[in-house]
Amino acid sequence: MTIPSTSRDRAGGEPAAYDPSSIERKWQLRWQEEGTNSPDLERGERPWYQLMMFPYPSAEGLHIGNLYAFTGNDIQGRFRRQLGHTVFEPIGFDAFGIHSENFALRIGVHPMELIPRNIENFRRQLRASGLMVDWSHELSTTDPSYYKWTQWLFLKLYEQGLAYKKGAAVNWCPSCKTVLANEQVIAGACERCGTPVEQRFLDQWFFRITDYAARLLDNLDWIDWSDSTKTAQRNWIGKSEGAEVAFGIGDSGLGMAGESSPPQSPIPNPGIPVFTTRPDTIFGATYLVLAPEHPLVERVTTPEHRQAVEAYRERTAKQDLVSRKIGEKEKTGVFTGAMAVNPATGEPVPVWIADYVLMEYGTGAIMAVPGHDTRDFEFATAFGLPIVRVVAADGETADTPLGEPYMGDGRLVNSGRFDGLPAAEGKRAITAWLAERGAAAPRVNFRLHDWCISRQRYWGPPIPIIYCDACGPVPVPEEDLPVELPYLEDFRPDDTGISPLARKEDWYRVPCPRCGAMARRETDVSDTFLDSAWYFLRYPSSGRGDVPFDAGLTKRWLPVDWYIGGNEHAVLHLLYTRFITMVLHDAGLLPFEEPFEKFRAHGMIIREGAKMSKTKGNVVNPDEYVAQWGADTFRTYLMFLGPYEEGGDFRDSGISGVRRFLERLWRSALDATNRGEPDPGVVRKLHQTIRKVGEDTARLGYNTAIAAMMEYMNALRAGERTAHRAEVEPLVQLVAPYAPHLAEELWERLHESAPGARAASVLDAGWPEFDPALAAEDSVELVVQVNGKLRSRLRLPAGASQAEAERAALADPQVAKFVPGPPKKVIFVPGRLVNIVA
RNA sequence: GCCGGGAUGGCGAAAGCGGUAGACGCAUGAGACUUAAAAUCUUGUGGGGGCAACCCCGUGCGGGUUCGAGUCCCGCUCCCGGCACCA
Repeated sequence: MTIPSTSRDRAGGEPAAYDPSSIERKWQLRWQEEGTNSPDLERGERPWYQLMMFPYPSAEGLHIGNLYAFTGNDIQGRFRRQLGHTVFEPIGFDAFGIHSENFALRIGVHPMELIPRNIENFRRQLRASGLMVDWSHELSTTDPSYYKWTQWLFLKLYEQGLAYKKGAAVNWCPSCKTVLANEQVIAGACERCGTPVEQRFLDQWFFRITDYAARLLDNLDWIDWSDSTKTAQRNWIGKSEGAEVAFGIGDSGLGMAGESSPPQSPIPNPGIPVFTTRPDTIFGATYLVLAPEHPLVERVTTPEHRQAVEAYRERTAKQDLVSRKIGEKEKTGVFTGAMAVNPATGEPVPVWIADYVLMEYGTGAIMAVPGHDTRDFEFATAFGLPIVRVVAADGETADTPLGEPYMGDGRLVNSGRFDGLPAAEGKRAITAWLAERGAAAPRVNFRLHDWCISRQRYWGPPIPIIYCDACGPVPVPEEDLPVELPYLEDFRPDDTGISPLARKEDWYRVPCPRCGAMARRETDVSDTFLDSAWYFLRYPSSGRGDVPFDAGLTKRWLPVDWYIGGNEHAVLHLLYTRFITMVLHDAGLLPFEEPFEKFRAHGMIIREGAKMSKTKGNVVNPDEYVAQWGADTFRTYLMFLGPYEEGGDFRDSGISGVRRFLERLWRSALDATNRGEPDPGVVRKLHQTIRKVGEDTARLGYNTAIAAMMEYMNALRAGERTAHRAEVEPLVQLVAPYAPHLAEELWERLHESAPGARAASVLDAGWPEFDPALAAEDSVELVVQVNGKLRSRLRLPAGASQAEAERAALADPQVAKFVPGPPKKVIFVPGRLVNIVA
């Protein structure tokens, strides 16, 4: 094996061969020894916080997808550093959660042993890949010194009235006797045993993220995220504008059920309030549907229908949450016997219950307009309910039959005094008309639900609440944090459906912090998404025991300059993180309310056209590739596969090309001469390359940046010439973000003037200066078209005028033979083309 | 069903605003070096026709706008990702 650095035969013989393994080991060690990647967070100039989504440390080790994400992020960090920023690129481990817990259960190793082992393996792999990570700020969410502050965060939300407890449904497998996450329910059955899943009601903690729905939506207008991510968030928040409309309860004998209706209704006497986005269609509302669990159902149901209603409610309650929400199934429901009054028509309409109406959305009740809504149409058809047309498209009349629901635009019909109005206008007019009569109010609704953070599991931070018979729920005093997760030999969820922590009496029995009487800890733990909703705040201040995040460091380093991560987190993680940041901002703890000013999602790596999976056996193990090709080659190859934001197709056959490129660079740099002058043509290409690589790297166009460097390499070597040092040195700087070890080694060798003296890291060598004058071409190739068809090419001086270009074009016999007479018209695009319309 | 993103050579891909389609790389043909092979270097390679210079066709499909369309507009097909009865 070649020894790096000193092996160059200074007598002028063959330079040392490129040996990535020794070079990479050398530089990884050097970076560690010299703290190259640990910036001075207190004093560093022009701070740049380059953040990547931290990994879950799985037992399988670093996944190629992780490495793809981190490499792209690292390149950006290194690039910004070369541009003169002090770059902070931290990493940590998102090690709590059901994923780790299930894995630990499967292999029978306790997560408290498993996780540190996995983390150790991840560290090794991450170091080997040459990331510019500041290891001095590493964190793990499972560390009590971290989750102490996760619990503190819960208390802050609790103080602000943003954490509350309510009964909510969970998926329950009656055979395994355990709570299941939604993703463990496959087609309505338990993924492990196939038993149909039921729903159970448990008391759970929620965060009021819905209070922030409007702000979470509005801020999307100005933060610098890709449109697709913003759209995903907008859809998730799901703003709908419409009206809440009161349907009076008529013939049921219960009168207007004022006291039993939802208390927040904006309408004084709401009867049965419904939410609709189409108040314009109210004249076609021929029946109402309540969610089966709607509180009004009991009051409204008539005695003769009670039995059927009860049976239906029981049946839906048994259904699991997942399959109830999956559409495309037969509509079911029963009549309650009650009649309500349509406030627009004054007609009585029957009140039904059906599971296609969801209690969590709107008022849990709808007015059904079967003529203009697919689901209502299906239901009305199944149960023989009347279908009335109230919107007519051009060419249709009030009597045109409806073979299917019509959702398009049109004019109102069968709508009394509103007949003839365009539907959009009718929406405003009818809402105003109903509002005047106290039967409606404009209302905005969001799809977003409050965030359920309770998990009836073991592997998470215990929720810091103590229940006291006398005082009720009491928050754990801040000075008692962390509430440490105890070691539980058996942490398997059991048939009680409550957390395994409820089996450890000596842990959960504690005195009430308020009155001192014997009380009981909350035994649920919190959602992993809470751990990851604030980790970026902790990084700069990691190690501080007295505060979650230091005010000065936070002001200096946050918000994050650029966040890069996977699209799978485009919705939940990013939304929760934004929410938590807003809450802390409102509490006066943060000077900003958006955590990530710039976010981009990287694409996915597939292999030979197919998704990687263990069952297919086509998973790429990064270790093998790094060992065989070197980290620099592997990194550069990953980025060369395709556009970073779109992902790419990993093929073993493609790596060699990247390796060849690095080998050529190695040889050209070590052979470069100081004698003579650099070639002006090469220098021009160099400056064009400097511009392209800089621009492309800045916008994550890594694949084309690499292609541009390869192109320059080809120009550099054309005609087997020996490159001038001034031609090669800037290329070493350009390649440094991509192949950092190679760049360091070459930089050092190129600057080995004084024996023994160490050259500064290439990271601190800056980014080559782009000179437009040197990049300018003095002649251009003009394309000549006749009627838009390419006929010839001309080489003309760069500033050639239209007249000159036209004359030259017509003089060209290749062109002339397609132009019979004088041209009708000539289009000239300076520097690009002449098009003659003959 | 809805929302996003795609479809370009044998393959991965590239083409700021509509202006040379296929940069860069893989694979592959030929050649140089070599006793030979590997490595390296040179060179060809979208399809069809022609001895040639050249000509015709070509960016999923069908229309359109334009001097000019991979790019814009209308209507489809298929693939990938996400959401899923949200009134």
